[in-house]
Amino acid sequence: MQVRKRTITGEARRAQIIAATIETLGRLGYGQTSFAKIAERAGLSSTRLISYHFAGKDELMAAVVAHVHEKVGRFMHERVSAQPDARSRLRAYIGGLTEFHAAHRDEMEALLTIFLSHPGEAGSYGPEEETRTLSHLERILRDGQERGEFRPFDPFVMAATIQRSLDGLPFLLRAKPDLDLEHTARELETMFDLATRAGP
Amino acid sequence: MQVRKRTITGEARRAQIIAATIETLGRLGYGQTSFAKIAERAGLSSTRLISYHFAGKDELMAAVVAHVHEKVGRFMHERVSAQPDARSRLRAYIGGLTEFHAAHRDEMEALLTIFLSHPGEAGSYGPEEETRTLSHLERILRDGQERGEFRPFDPFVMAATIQRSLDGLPFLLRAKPDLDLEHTARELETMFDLATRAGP
Amino acid sequence: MQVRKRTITGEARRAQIIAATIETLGRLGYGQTSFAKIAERAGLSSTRLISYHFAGKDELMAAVVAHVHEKVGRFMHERVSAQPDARSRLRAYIGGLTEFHAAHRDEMEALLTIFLSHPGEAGSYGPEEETRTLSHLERILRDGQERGEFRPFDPFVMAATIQRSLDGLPFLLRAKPDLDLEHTARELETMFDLATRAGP
Amino acid sequence: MQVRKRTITGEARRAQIIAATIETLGRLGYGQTSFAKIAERAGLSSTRLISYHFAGKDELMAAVVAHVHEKVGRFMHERVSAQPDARSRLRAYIGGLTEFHAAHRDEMEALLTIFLSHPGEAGSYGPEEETRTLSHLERILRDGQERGEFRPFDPFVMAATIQRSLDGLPFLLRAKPDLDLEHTARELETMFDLATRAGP
DNA sequence: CATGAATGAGCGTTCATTCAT
DNA sequence: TATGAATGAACGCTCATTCAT
Repeated sequence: MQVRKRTITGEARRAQIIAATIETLGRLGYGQTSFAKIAERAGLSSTRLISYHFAGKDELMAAVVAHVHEKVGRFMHERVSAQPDARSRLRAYIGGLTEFHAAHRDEMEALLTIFLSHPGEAGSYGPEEETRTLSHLERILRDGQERGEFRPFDPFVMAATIQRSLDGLPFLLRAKPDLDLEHTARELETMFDLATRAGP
Repeated sequence: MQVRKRTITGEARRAQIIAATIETLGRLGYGQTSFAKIAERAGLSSTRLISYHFAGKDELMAAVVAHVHEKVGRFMHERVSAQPDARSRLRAYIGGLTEFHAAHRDEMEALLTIFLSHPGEAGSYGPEEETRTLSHLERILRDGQERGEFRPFDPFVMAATIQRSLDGLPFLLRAKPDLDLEHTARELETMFDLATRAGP
Repeated sequence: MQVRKRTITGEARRAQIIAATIETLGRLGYGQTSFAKIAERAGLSSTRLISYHFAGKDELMAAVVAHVHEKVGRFMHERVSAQPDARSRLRAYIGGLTEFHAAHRDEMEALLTIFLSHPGEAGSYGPEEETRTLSHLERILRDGQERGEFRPFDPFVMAATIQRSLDGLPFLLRAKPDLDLEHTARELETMFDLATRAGP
Repeated sequence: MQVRKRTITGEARRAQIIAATIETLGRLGYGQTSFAKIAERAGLSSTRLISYHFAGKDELMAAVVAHVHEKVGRFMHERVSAQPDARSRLRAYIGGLTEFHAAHRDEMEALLTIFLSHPGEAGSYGPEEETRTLSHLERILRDGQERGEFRPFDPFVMAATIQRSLDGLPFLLRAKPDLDLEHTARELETMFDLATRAGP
């Protein structure tokens, strides 16, 4: 039923369902995440309640993406914008996102699994989303090149590589659940500092 | 399917089905790849033929993974083993795998989508596979460190990052279908050479 | 809905809902006419308002039928009762109803689709309604036979045939949307005049 | 699963399902005819068997329409083509179709309810079907006019009226289940003979 | 008078798989 | 070696309706 008035209890329900969806996605993956599984996890009497609050599966997933994006966006902005130069911003970006991954495994797993399960779709969280996310990093890199802090390289390829190394953290955590993420963050910071910085 | 004698026509059928599965995975993604879709693409009259030749969906996917792995493994071995030192081997690994991606998009997309759609599963192509694949790269990196060619870093994190940057190429291709992969390969080679090499 | 006091605003709401229902029925047909679709067309925030004003779908449909019947009944009475003899009354009936169809396509489509979608139901607008409507025409025909204006024929079958030819006008309009209804009325008048009149 | 090979047992199942569908449509109407109801009536273990043999609800309904059309078409052709002149052909058309209605109430009810429940649909059994069916009658009428057997009238309107009077027989049977259809046929024959024949 | 929230039942459809030749 | 037939479970979704303000 088209656009729905925003109400307090309604938003609470939506938030509850989104939370249960994130948990389910993080634990079972997109393919196994059905309305039934979500309802079970959320303790809802039937899947009907999900259909009531979200127009469909797509809208639910879009809501999850929006929710996590907003959260991570706010966190990252705080971290990155405080830095004085591009090299520090890149370091803050890598360190910050790794930290966020450590603190919000389910959210980031959910984001990943949704992202990965929607390949060629036009207006969805596919390539477009990819491009949008990359551009943030790309901006830092281009800025650093202009300021002479970074060596010449293809900012798109570099940004994609850095982003991929961070998006892929859930995989590392699957492979080594006890991985020290702080240590990993330092490794990544050093690695990409070496890969980007202007020669001596 | 119990243990079955390997026969010529049987192997041909299996190969045909595997090929159709790879195509379907590459074009539709794991979630949309059903026996019905595969049978349709392969021109089979019913899905029964798939069930007949493979014990189930999991075995089929495992067969796809094995098929592609064998192909890529053979190709990469040729490229890498010919190199005289670790630095060249790393460069060859990056360049070779990028080249293989360019030449076998469907296969690599299929591998990726299978890999990504099997999160926590115990004995499947999840973490285990991850570990096994990484170890190849890790070996190159550790070897280089021992030989003094590479600086000290965590070989696991570095290997994961490099591998992720290569596995992620299909995503880049979705975002920018006209991407110049040769250029990308050079960028990645340089980037990780700088990130790994021992100081002057 | 129990017995409810008739209030001004309540009646206005009912009228609004009935109008939206008629529009929906006329455009989508009975099968596609749900509370949700009606609410959407009426601009209501939820279907609850419909349930509030009508005991259920059946009462809503009955209200629609009553509404249209009353409208067409008033119109037809004016036309028919003014005629001096049975032959003229029959002609007026045919011409008048055709004219009404032309002027109120949605209403008549709605009536048709409700009527047709309720087969064997006991107390509904099925056979009973059929009988009641027919009897009007039948009365004209029997009267004409008694007055010697019409030849002997089965008034029930004749009435049903005439009524059907008029009820079926929406179908003709679907098949030929540009059909000239005035011309059609003349054709039907002549046709049934020939079919009913007493021999020379 | 696309086009399916025609097999003996498969065709038998299809026929069984079509028969059960006709029964269900005739007794419950289109709106109440679900796969579940059909499966129950046919004694099938699950609705899955219907989905197995028909691509979807639309294909099932189309199969029903085709089945009945073929049956009635064959019957009518026998009756009509044997007649020497247009007047006799019209009489045979009316009498034959009435007789067929009497002998196959469920089939004709099914046809009616499907026809009525698919209003604006493009390639379906809507207006197009309407046009096609009418043209048979129209041909008889036009032929009769050319031969001087019929008076001048609009063949389209006349054909529609006659067809409607016959299609509507199920409604008459609902209203008066004991209606004498032979008598009705004679009435209709006479009625339309008078309405169509050339003046003396 | 109005409405947001909730609900159980049912819809047509697709899934991977098994049965019986 | 191959295949048509059959199957139960689950899918996302819509239905008219009731509950509680």
